[in-house]
Amino acid sequence: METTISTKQKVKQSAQKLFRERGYAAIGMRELAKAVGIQAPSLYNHYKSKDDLLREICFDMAHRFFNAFGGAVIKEKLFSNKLKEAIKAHIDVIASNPEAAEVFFNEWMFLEQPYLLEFKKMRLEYEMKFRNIIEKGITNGEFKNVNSKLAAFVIFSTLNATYELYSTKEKILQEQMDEDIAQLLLKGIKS
Amino acid sequence: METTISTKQKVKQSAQKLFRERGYAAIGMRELAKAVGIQAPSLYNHYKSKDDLLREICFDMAHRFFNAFGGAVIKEKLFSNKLKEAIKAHIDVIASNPEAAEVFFNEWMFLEQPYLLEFKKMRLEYEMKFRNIIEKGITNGEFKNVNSKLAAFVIFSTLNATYELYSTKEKILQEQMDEDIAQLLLKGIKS
DNA sequence: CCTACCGATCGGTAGG
DNA sequence: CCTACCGATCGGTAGG
Repeated sequence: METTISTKQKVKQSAQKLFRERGYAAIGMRELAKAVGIQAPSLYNHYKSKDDLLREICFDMAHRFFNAFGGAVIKEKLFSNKLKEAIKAHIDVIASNPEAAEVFFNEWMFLEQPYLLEFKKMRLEYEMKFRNIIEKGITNGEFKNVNSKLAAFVIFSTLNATYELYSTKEKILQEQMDEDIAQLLLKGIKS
Repeated sequence: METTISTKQKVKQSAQKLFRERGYAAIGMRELAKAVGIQAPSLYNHYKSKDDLLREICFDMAHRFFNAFGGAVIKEKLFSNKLKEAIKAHIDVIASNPEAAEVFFNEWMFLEQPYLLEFKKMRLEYEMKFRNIIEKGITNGEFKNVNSKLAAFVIFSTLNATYELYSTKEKILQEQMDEDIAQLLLKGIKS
């Protein structure tokens, strides 16, 4: 039993690493099996298919994002603070799972139906939570009268690329980074 | 002669479309050939290999970005204006070639050596041009004393995702968009 | 530009 | 968890 669970986890971790490095389509089940240390057919004792593996990685991450958002937003009253905390929470989820995050962002299109549709629905729902905060913040004057869709786009584009920052030589401190990115997005770079 | 050239262009355009939609690794030469309207082996009259095709798409785009940057920056004196114009020029290159741009951003890792190394070198060089403007703008007081690497990261993350905006139902006007994104990055959303 | 074809590899199954 | 194996498809070449 313990062995089974642990091998399954190893399969998932190896898949995250390989899918991230070279892409879902470019990784074969034989290569994945080799990384785990078993034969290819044995992988099917843990996952029904290659797609099944991808699905677990992607939906796991989706749930992490939703949970982190819920916890972050509830603590604040001002919309600008809600947005700031939601930004930090989002970055933290990525920082804690950089490999899975990269798969989530770059390989989701290989999901098969009906999961592809469900995935897109969840992403839109999550995006709308952010837009909602922005719009309420505009209404009560905390934010400028910006295009909320475009503002959400700028925020997500930035946040969803943060996994890149963990592989760089010029190391950036995590705590500082959260705050700096939030400040850049909220206040820009101009004096 | 005309036929030869036109078929080659058609191969490139079809490749851009298919690589963008489903990824370089997931597209076979037979599927590409079918989209062009020829047999798979005939593709090799135009490109030496699948990788050769990807290389042309990626390096074409690289040159477009460099050229656009040079033209934009030279027109301005203030660093904040240089940055703003460079941002707009970058967005315009993507807007004019959304399919090739998406391949450029998402499929470059399938380039083979030595081209992969050359590609990375060019990207870093381009990124440094932006950082340079930011740092000079900080020195002369046009910008806040931000982390220039992080500021460049926020800018590029946003710009390099703009191809997403052209497939959305909620249509955003191109001219307005350039300016709005530049403003959001320069001044943020906070009142 | 085509037909015919190569060896290699693909995701997955049968059966134990 | 394994060995043995399936039909399908891969990028690419030979030769015309």
